[in-house]
Amino acid sequence: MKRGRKPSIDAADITRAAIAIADAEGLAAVSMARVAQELGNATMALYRHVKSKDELLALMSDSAMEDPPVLPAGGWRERLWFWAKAVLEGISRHPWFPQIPISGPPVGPHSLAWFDAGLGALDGTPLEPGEKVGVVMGLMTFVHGEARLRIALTRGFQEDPAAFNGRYGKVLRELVDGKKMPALAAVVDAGVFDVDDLFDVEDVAAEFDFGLHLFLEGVAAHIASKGSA
Amino acid sequence: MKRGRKPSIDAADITRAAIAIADAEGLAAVSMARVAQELGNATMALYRHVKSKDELLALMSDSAMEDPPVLPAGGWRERLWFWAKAVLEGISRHPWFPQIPISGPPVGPHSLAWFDAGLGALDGTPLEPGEKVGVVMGLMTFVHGEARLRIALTRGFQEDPAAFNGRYGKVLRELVDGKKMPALAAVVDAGVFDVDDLFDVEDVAAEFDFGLHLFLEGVAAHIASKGSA
DNA sequence: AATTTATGCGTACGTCATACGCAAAACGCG
DNA sequence: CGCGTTTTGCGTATGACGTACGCATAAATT
Repeated sequence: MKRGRKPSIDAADITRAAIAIADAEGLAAVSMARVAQELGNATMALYRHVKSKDELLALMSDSAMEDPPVLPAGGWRERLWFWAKAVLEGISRHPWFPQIPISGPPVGPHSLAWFDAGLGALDGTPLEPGEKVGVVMGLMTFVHGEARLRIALTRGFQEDPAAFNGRYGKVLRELVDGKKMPALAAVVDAGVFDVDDLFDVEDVAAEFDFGLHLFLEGVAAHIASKGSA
Repeated sequence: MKRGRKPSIDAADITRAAIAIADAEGLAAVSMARVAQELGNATMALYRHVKSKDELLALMSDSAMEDPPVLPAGGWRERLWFWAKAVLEGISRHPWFPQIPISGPPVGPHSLAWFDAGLGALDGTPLEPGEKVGVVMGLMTFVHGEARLRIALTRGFQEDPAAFNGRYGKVLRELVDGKKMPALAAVVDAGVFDVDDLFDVEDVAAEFDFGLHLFLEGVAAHIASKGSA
């Protein structure tokens, strides 16, 4: 048997508790003291299992994305589309996820599992291994970025709906000088930002789908160009 | 004339000083006290010109991306490529940029100018206004995300080169179970991560270019499908 | 029971953002 | 020139935070 006092908690417990707090009250509410309190331990007890708060954040970051789903049968395109949507959904369940600073290349078990799932969606395509990695990494950063934006806007809208409803178009009309920014003025005048509710769930989802569509269209074009080479 | 004591500094001065500190020592070094010291004022003096630190961060965020370049003549593709590279370069000059939390839709003058420049690259294409916005926003989030990743990895590499040089491939070989993650194991075995220096400048740039290429390929395909519709 | 070895945690320190209230300066008016 | 008004400058104080340090405590070995 092992000597010494038995640990009352381990790093996984701490990570779980921290994630629960972040889900409920935001990442800012996650302090070492708060996490310890939630676990019924003293603040400094956590440092026996976690080197620093940064390390805790890294652990949270990996466990946040639970497990990737099993991809449906079908072509690479349907599978990659499904994968990207799953990534977005996974992040949406933990809106604090994009706030955590990137500490390095993916090494956590969950991150790697998602990476594998994305690569698996490209099985059967004529892409080189390096190209598959490029496609999945590129798509991943796109989805992460989109999620980050979406979460920030959603939060802003929830905090002050009046400031967002339809106002963005008006604000832009005031700010945008047609001489200096003709292209922007054109789309503003076309009414692109004049929806009743700019951050309507459907609108944001459509925006994401369009970007995803473009990216996959690009992958398809690249695959086609390989086939004919 | 205006009554009362003359302001010794204004919000722009504060923003400039904060950016200088962030450029030199990172965003973490930007505290209200530090900024005030740099300006020769007391800490609390800053609050006369800036409501809170969050507001200061928002100001920094907008002024970080100086002014967009004039796009070269040519087709939309060359122009958009140039634009995306310029965005990446602009961010690279202020590596702390992606760490600033998004506070809302773009309203700052610089952000809007970049937005306009991106839209301007699509002048002459048959895209609807809403589609142009989708393309530029999508590309923007892709570039931002890629920059974020790149900066984080570069920093990690600079701090501890030994831990990164060629090691990532080895680490993955140990971590990746071929049964559970066949697709990832395949690319690892193919040696994709076995470069001498994973974060060689050229490698990272090539990765970015490939993702950018895919996205633009997608835009081209979308435009082509419109033309034939 | 004594020793070893790991964990639990109370205390203390330095840093941070910022609320509050008064001091200091620059103006208009007499 | 002096007085009152108005605006900026800032000293002090508060509470929250991450975490270094060292001792108390409990479990297993001897």
